[in-house]
Amino acid sequence: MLTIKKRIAEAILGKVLSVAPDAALTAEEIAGLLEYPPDASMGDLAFPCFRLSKTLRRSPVQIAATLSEALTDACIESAEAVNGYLNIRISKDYLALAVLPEILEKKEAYGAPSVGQGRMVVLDYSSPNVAKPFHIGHLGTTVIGHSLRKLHEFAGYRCYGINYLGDWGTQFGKLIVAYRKWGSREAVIEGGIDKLVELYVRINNAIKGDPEKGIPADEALAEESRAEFHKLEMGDEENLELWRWFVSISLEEYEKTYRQLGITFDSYKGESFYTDKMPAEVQKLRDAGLLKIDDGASIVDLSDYNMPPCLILKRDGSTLYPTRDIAAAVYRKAEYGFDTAIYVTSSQQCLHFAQWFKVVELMGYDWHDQLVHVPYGTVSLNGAKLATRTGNVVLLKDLFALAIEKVKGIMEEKNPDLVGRDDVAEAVGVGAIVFYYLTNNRIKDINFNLEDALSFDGNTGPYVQYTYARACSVLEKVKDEALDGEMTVTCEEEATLLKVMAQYEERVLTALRDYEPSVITRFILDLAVAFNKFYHACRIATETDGVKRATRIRLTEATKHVLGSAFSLICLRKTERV
RNA sequence: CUACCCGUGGCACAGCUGGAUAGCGCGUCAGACUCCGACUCUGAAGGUCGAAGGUUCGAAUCCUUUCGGGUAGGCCA
Repeated sequence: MLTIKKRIAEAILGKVLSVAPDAALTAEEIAGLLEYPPDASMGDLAFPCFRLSKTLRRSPVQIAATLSEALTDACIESAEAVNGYLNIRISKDYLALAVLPEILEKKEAYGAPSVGQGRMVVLDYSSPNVAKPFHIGHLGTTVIGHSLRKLHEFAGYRCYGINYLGDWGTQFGKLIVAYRKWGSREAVIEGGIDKLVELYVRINNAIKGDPEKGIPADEALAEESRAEFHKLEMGDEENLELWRWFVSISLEEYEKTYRQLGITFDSYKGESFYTDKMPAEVQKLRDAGLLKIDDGASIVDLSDYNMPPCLILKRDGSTLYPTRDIAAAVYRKAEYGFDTAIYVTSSQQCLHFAQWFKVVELMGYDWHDQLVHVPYGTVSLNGAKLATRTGNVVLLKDLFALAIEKVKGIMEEKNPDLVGRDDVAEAVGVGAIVFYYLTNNRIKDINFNLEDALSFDGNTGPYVQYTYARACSVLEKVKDEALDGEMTVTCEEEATLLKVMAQYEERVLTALRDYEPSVITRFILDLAVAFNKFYHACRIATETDGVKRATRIRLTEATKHVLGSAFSLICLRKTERV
């Protein structure tokens, strides 16, 4: 559609210049003004003439009327002036002879913008905390992050995905103490991450105590944990070994989930990796005179920027969250030379990112404006906050298992002869969850309703995957046939389907601009709807007219390419059969 | 208290670089299988976009105020 808009813009510009030779207007500006009419019956594209009325000193109605006269281009079927709008209808021949062949030629590369050529982007996402449960609260960063990665790759960016594991901090002191006190090698080997989580929860409860039950807080246990973490920091071999073991157990578990989602990372450098890189940045801050001692802690005052101060060092001199993020950013800039660094985290961390981004700027790093925080809304479960303590939490692996089970149940009933059923059930089950999550704007809080997430009716993952399978099924029937070489678009459903596909690149660019995967999800829905309407209105494989049949089969093939391409942008697996 | 985010039909959401009768899904009601996979398709009812001002030829979209909900705010991450 970008090509079409450009052609129409040039035709309009030519017209404008013929009446007003001195009009300061470019084809790009006109293309930017072109919009989609609210109702398809008005046309495919509209040019509002209101803004031109000032420079041309004529009424919009007159301008539209003038422009509509003999506006010609290969892609224009008709141009009609209505209430100050120039409504343009795209030529069916152009759709059949230019758009469709382009999709068939480029296949899944169709619609790929080239804005990322020669550019590099680092994405920081997923980043679970070791030995803490990997639950549906982590779905956002994981799925949005990976989708942004795919979008950038599609646009030609070189990408580097980092899983910034929460693998350092006093929680490991706690875990080590708990392990020695209540755990055992055998129990952890058998129970895996669940056992680690259990130990972690247990020691936290012991430290906090329970006033209601009259159990006092255990300060000694807290002190012991701090001491063990201190030993770990000092390089105590025994503790280090335990730590490595805990990390690897957790990673193994996470990778199972990542595999189901088809997600891989280029790096698992976690917080621990940056511990020795912080002192240099702290020194730099000190040298620049940015550090201020306040109540014993070292802070960077940000009151000039209407923000609370950013804490760099605790009273005891140890580092904090922002310190590590700054050091990590400096390292990544030097190591990867990114043009953009994207951080996908919950919107609860907005202030934190705004603060340390500002500190990086104050430190004089000229790449501070290449740092981008992509926040997403808070996830609650069935209306209540997620909380490990109250048990209102669903692990990602359990959620996926639930969805897969449900799909299997349906398949047993509807398609019992399907080969590779387990694999397909996983693709559809996991896909349902991913699609449900990525349907809405990322910034909105989401109440994760299990019933809705596992619903397969309407705008859902199974609906679009079913549509994909249906297209594949038609193509399977005709795969070895020679088709008529001619193509012609004869009905509205065919034309609409092509017009939707022609919008793909624009939608990809919007998704990139806004860091918003849901733009792609919505596009997939639009395309699935258009294809299903086409499918019902037109015979495809059973059509007797040779040219029509060839066109429709190719239309189906094109849909398969574009749908498949868009699926991969939102971590949705392609299902040839369902 | 301060800052940021959200507030669109019964429910859950699109649309928000201002533009023509505000869209989709679920649910409700009424239809379509001698037809390539009915997890599909067609149609109906239902909202004036939290509220009030303002800017504009034109506002769900921009500005101000206000109400409701959420999040964050020094030694956790």
